[in-house]
Amino acid sequence: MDREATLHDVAGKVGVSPRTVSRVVNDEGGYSPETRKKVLAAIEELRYRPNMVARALITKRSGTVGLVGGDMTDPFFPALAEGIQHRAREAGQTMFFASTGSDPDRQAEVLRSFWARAVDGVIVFPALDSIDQLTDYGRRGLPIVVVDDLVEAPNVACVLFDLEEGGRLAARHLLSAGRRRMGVISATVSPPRRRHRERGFLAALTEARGDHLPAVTAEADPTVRGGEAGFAELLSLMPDLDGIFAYNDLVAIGAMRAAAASGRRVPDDIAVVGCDDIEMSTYITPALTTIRLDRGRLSNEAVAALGDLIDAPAQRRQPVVLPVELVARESA
Amino acid sequence: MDREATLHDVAGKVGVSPRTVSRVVNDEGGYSPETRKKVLAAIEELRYRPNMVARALITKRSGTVGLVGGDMTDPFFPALAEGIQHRAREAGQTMFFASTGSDPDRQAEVLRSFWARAVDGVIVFPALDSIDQLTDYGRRGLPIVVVDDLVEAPNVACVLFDLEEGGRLAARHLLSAGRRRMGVISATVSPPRRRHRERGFLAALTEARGDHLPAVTAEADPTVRGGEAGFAELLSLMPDLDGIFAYNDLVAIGAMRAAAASGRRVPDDIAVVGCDDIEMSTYITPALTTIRLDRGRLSNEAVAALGDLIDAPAQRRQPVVLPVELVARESA
DNA sequence: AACGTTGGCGTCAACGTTGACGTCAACGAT
DNA sequence: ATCGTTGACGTCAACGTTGACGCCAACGTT
Repeated sequence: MDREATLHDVAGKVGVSPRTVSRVVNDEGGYSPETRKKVLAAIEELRYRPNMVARALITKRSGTVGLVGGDMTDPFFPALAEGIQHRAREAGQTMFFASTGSDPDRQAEVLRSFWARAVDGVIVFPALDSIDQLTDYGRRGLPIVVVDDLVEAPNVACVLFDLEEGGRLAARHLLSAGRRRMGVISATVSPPRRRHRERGFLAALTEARGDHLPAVTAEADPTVRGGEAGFAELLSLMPDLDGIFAYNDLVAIGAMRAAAASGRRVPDDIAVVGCDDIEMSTYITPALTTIRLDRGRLSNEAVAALGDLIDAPAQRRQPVVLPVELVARESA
Repeated sequence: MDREATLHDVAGKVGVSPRTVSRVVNDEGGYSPETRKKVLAAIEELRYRPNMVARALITKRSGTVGLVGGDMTDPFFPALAEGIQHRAREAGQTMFFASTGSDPDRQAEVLRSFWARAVDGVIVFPALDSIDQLTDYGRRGLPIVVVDDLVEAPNVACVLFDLEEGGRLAARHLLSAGRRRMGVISATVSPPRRRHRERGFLAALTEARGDHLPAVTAEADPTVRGGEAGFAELLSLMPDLDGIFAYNDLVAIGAMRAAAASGRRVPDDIAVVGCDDIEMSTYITPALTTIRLDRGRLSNEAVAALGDLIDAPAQRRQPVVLPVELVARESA
């Protein structure tokens, strides 16, 4: 449990100045091959590791990125976080993680904490009504990648799925299966300005049939339980409902459970389309028809965008919009 | 995008020394109430936030903890990570996260990175054959909480579930349901020394019936796909299998899918018991009978143990063993 | 009146790096 | 012979904070 070796120790051992050791460590050049070899040997022997804290203090770069998520227990999230941490690690970055429960106050706290720890940038799944917060940090110089929302500000880039298209795909699929009495279950944590999937869905309905097609809407938590409640709400608005587009797969699963509990068969009596394509969706019965969001792709794009932002803060960037596809399984 | 305010700036504004401001910030005492008030006002006005990096450099305490997991996409993990990050945040700590895929080299890399960043401690789901690595870091002074394994070393505490009891519960449940021809699916990522659930299961079988009861074992990845493969392997060893105890719920789900695909009914022809009790297990059909591991409890205990270790490194600690229970649903 | 104690500060150095700049010898060009 | 250039270092300060210690006035004690 003896003290960690420092540049100074290595320098002493080799008989050069710490500055030279630092040059070798950082591949800066400005030393002879022999010196380099001796320094490397001493580093090995003393098991020297650069102290990132000291380095961060002076360079203002900590080699860390923050991931600010809503809730890790949403099964959509882990694969994403895994992908992001993977990519970040490849880039030599270590990842901070914190979740906010979509609460802007908690998000503020998290960002403060990350900022005080000199993260090089953050990837954020924004909490409700927190855009000002994000633009503020962007202006103060923090590179931010916002997922699933559009924010215009310095140092802010956006990556999102084309959920409006997702909604359209869902609508067309249900229509082509002969469904005419539709319900949509939205999420309470998703503010109106972010309801692209709902907009797309409704728009496609109107497009196809004029505005004669009835459609009802419910709001619920983005969970299985929420889906059950949402189904009940839809049913009370339209008892002969025959098609549902759910905010995400968990909600869809909840809706299917509630449908089964009420004696209705899926997809015979009611067809259900989800969104996300989480693993579970293939394992339940009936297997869920859903809008697939490619999480690996999102991870890559988010990390890449953050890298760009960190390396060249000045440039303006276009939002990255990722395509979606419908995966037809059994539920619709 | 002007520079962040520092102790110096605040001090200048109030007309005291930075040291005094520091005292106020840290509630050290040694200042008059009026000074305190003025300093606080200046802090507010300048939006001063202590620079954790500088603080960490001198105090050797960064206010961060690391979480080293195997794989976040294992559905058992997220709730745990969420719980841990929640608790850590309550204690004013920020969480680093990295996953290793159970690869000791990646784990080594992760620990190096955390160590260089001066984490105050780590919670580790150990990779295969990585005990030496962990004891080494423990000796070098890093507080470590090891989950699900027993490691004796300075600065290392252990938290685990009573999986041997879990195995026994599963065995008794299957026996009492009249099953006699049993199979166990183990995980490749779980080394022999950590196979408590299998030991408990087999022990309970022998106990109940002497060693007349046949039982076969397969090994697989701890995933749904692995469960499917494991089922096939078991079946090739014992075609008239009627009871399965799976490494975890994902494996159990895989086994059930393979069973269904082979025309067998669950639980009529084959009963399946899983382990973990992930959310999905209640949503699939048939709902999975499983050994429930209380993840919230594990999070709490792990964070608490780490806190103890950080505050009082000297003390020896007993491993914390958490109870498990069997949840009987439809699959067995 | 002299003395210790206490409260309320300030000073200085240190934590381990790196940025900016300086030095000095060797070398090639003129 | 002189000069500029280059390579290979070293020196010093700074990053923002806290630990160790020092100082001085006010106060109570003897």
